Amino acid sequence: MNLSEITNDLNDKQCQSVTFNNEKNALILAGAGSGKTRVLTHRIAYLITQKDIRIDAILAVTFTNKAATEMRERLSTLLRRPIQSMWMGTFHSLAHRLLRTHYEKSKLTSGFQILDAQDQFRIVKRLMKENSIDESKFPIKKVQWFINNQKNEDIRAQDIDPDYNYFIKKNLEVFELYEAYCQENDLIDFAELLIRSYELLKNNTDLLNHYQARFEHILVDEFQDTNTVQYKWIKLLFNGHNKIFCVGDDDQSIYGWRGAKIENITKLCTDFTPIETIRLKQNYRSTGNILNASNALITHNVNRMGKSLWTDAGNGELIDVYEARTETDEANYVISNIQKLITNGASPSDCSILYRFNAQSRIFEEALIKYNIPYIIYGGLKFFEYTEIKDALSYLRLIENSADNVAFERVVNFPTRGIGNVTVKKIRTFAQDNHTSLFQAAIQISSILPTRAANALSSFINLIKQITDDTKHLNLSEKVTNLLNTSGLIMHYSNDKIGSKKENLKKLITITKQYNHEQDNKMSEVMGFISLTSLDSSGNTNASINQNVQLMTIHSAKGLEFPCVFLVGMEEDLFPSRQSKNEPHLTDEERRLCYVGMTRAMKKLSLSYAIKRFLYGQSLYAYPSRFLNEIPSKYLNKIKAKFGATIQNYNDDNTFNKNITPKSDDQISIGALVKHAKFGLGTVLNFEGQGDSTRVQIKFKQVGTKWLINSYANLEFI
DNA sequence: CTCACCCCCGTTTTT
DNA sequence: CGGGGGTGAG
Repeated sequence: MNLSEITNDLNDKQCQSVTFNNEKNALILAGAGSGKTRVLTHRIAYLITQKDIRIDAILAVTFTNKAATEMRERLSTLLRRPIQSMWMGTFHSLAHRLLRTHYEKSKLTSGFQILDAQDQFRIVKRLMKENSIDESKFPIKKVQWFINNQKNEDIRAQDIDPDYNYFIKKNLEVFELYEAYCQENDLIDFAELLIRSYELLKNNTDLLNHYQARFEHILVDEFQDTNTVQYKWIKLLFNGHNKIFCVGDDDQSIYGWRGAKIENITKLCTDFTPIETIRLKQNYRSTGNILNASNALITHNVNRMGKSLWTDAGNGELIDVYEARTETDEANYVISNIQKLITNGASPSDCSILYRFNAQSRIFEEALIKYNIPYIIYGGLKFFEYTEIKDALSYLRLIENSADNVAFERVVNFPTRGIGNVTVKKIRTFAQDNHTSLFQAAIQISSILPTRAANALSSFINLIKQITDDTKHLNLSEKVTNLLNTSGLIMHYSNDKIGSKKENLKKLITITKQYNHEQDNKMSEVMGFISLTSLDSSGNTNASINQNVQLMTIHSAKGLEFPCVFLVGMEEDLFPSRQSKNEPHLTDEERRLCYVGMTRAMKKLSLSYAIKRFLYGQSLYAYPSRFLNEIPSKYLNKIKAKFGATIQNYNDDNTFNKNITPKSDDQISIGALVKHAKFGLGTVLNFEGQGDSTRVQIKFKQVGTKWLINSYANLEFI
């Protein structure tokens, strides 16, 4: 492969980054839409084909599985060969790989399990209960947060001073209990994956030397999102001979609340010398107005590394800013505009609605249903986090490893089989006293239980033994199929009214069929699959967006782009959120979030806010977001809902915006009052077409909103 | 053990 | 407002 194939369609700066001098480290400050993934993949291709770097000598780190998969695919296409063996993945999956390979040196057994946030929560909760720590004074979520935060900062329980204050003392108490429990049960949570693999390298010089020598090139994506341990991990692997190539954008750091350290990106410049910084400032995504408005907004932040994006794409349309009366008005505005875009030929999937937090989606969902526009809402639970899926996986885990106590706890009485809390407590105590697993304890304790409990318990034990024996020689998907039936899970979920749970279990079987196990990683097929479900909980086989309007939080929109973006809820106390507004560094992060949201848009951007919003069971008045004032008016097209100057006069039935859709016919006009023989009185919301085929959308007082053909409807215009 | 009711609380969540 | 979890009766 020759150089031109790699640099062909790159601009000067991208090309400079890709073919960067092999003898230095690099920090690529890549603005939104400047082609950062492309630079990263082409850089790797360049190293392999032009510098004869072996695939094994490259370590590439991303933050999401999606990004890793995408990069792997792109690179494989570019090189025209598979790159399976390459160390390319998320921090967590790479850390996991290290721990699996060197589990003895990490004080683990080969069967250690990954604990997800839910499992972690359950354990913390139980430990607090058992040790009478008052949940009302120390909410479980907060304690869990405390523990993870410490670990993300590379702080172990023994590093904390118990006498610092009462709060620390109590949190530390749980922290220690939790750590002991995890060590005892071979459990690793997400933060532990990172800190433990970091300690593994730190405490084993020979290992460290090996990996330092092996990884001649280390490439990191989204560097602004690294936390303290991740930074230290990278720094540890750097020995001065190998080269670091980092891509990031300080303006898009939106995970500070989770431990990400935006300053890592500046620390990089002093810790990894010699280093050169290259700025990618040409944006290939958005129109001039969108980009300039975003640039103007972000200049209100302090301590930026500084970079102003430009485009040669022309100004495009102005950004609409809509002042709605209420959240309903806002939703109607947004959805009617989407309707209009679709009528003009856009696909629903070209449109996205972005909001600050998930609860805001509902009102838009209702409006989309009303307009009969297909949509998809991202967020909430991931596939492998559904209860029914976790139940099934717990059976799988228990069958693979009878010592898996977390799995045992979950399914011992599910589906219910008469094993109550009392019995489970006895099993726990027995297991603890005899240093054995819950499953072994259950076997041994049977004889000293009341008959009913003993019978119930032995039927469970037999069930597990039976599935284990029956499926011993079966492959993964056959195992899962068998266990779903034998355990009674399928039966149990057959009663599910909506039926989606049973569907999900079937989908699980499909996913297990598609799972292709890599032999090289020392795990059994089942173990490999279980690890995958923890590390990539999306369960996406081939997530197709189809023809749906996309609704999601701004956080989950990072890295995506859409022709049309509706950024909603632009109100003080909502965005920026109430808890951020008085803390400058938090407000800055909110502003970056707003910047991320705006720069998702390619052609059309609409910002909106409601003067009055119904939230948490009460109506509140709000001011427009400060961010709106930080965007110069010249980029904006300000629109207000008319119909009377005061809110009291406002009639929800007339929500529709005369001023926004200024079309009218001789006869029909938006907002007009009509009467229908059957449906009664209503208001015209919208209409399309001409003459006899004109379709009119009417919101009727009694029967809701309908589209009617004007020539058949016999409407009486009042 | 299970169901029903009541009370509480309410950002963002790549792993 | 509404979902989740905790509690107490059957």
